[in-house]
Amino acid sequence: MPHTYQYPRAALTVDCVVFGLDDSELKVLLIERALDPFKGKWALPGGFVRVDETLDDAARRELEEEAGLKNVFLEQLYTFGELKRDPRERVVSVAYYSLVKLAAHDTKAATDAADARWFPVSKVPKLAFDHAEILDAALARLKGKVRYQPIGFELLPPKFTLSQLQHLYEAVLGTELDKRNFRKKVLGFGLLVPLKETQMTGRHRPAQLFSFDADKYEKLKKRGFNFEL
Amino acid sequence: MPHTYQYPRAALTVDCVVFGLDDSELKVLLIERALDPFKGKWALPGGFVRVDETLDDAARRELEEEAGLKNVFLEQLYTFGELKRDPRERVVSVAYYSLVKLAAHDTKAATDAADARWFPVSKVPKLAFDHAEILDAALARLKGKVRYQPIGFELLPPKFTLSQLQHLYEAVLGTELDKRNFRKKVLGFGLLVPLKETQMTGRHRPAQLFSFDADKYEKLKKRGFNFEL
DNA sequence: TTGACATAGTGTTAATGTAACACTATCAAT
DNA sequence: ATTGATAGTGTTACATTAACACTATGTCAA
Repeated sequence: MPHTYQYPRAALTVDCVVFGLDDSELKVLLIERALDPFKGKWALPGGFVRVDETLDDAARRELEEEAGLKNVFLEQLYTFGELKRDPRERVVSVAYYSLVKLAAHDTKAATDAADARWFPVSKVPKLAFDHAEILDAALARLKGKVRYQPIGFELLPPKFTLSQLQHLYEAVLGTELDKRNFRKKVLGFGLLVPLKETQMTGRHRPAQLFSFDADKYEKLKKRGFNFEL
Repeated sequence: MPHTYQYPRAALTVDCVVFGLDDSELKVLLIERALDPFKGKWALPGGFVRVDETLDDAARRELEEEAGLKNVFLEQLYTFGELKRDPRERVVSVAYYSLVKLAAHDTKAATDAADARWFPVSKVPKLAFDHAEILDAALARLKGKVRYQPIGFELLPPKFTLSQLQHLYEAVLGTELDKRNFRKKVLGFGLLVPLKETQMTGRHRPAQLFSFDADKYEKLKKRGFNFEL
């Protein structure tokens, strides 16, 4: 007869830090809580993990239920397990984070939550629970990550210009980059294939369009290749 | 009345990947399971999290109960939440990792486990549950971490030679380093204070002893200083 | 005492990578 | 034809990294 553990258990939740880029500013997705505790306060989307779903699945499900977001690529961040995180009872939360393009996931309507909105990371309101701490951790991780992995390409349309790509990096890192150095570097990886088309956006010189060579990226990554920006 | 979550809950455990250095080789601490499932198999030390202890506390407690290790500095690694990790029931495990010096924590006697032993990382036996996967993740993280944080100093005695420090790094990274470049780099950080003493170990030239300036390290770290090796 | 051995300690150089810098090109609109 | 707006392009000084070999100082044994 298999032994099972019978003592009181902590509840398990997931929380998602979804960063959004709208070509200029880095934003975070927050929901307004519909229920107590912290009713009416802003918080990260998230909720309880079911016994028959993985953590990743739970995070994806909650994101869809509370903010209408689907097909988001989530990455695990950290697990928060302090005793008094939740005033109701002991709750351990596995935090996830992600970076999406805002145009595609425009301010979706909330379903479980009272409201869901994108806030510029520089202007987030006071958050429920320990969510401010989680957000800080996610931001630090994102900045670190973006420097050595070409995370940005998935956020852009299949065809994009180097300027778009650069703006994306600038928004995430919160700094300005030198155009020539940036182009030299990213082209040097050999992962961008120039297309025959150009993009005309307004009354100025059209820009060369590129696409991202995902296959080549996967191969190089397996060999431990280093894509440090 | 506060709402509490009443659905069936996953069990929460912690698992610890403790790496040990004995001046030459990198080892891992494993325990032999005393109970089913996987009775008699080798596994990472770990166990259930109690409702009234944090994750960090649980990891520390289990390490002491199962392997007699105390005062280990643990860092959270990743949380593993696949559905069939444990054949008994749904178990989510928060993994921790650490690096200790072996001399100080010599093969302690096990209490909860049948046995506890250090295995060279190149010779670990087949492990219970998904612990092989956890170990791989920890090893990758350790290698990444050691390159940009002076993690090694806590593992050495308060007074140590540069050769000792270099051997430590070589063992963790699994590569050889150039002596002169290594010395130049680590001394360049200004975190090592040369002592007036030397160390005499055998029939050869005595080596200069250093100590680690922890205060200075903390200050520089706060300013976002980069200690990349 | 002297020679063998074992580890400590020490600088230079070539190659590479990074960061700073300004001007020309091409389109649309007027 | 001029203006406005963004695209696109090289060079150089500087910093970092990687490769490389010899001398110094102690013990021990002959």
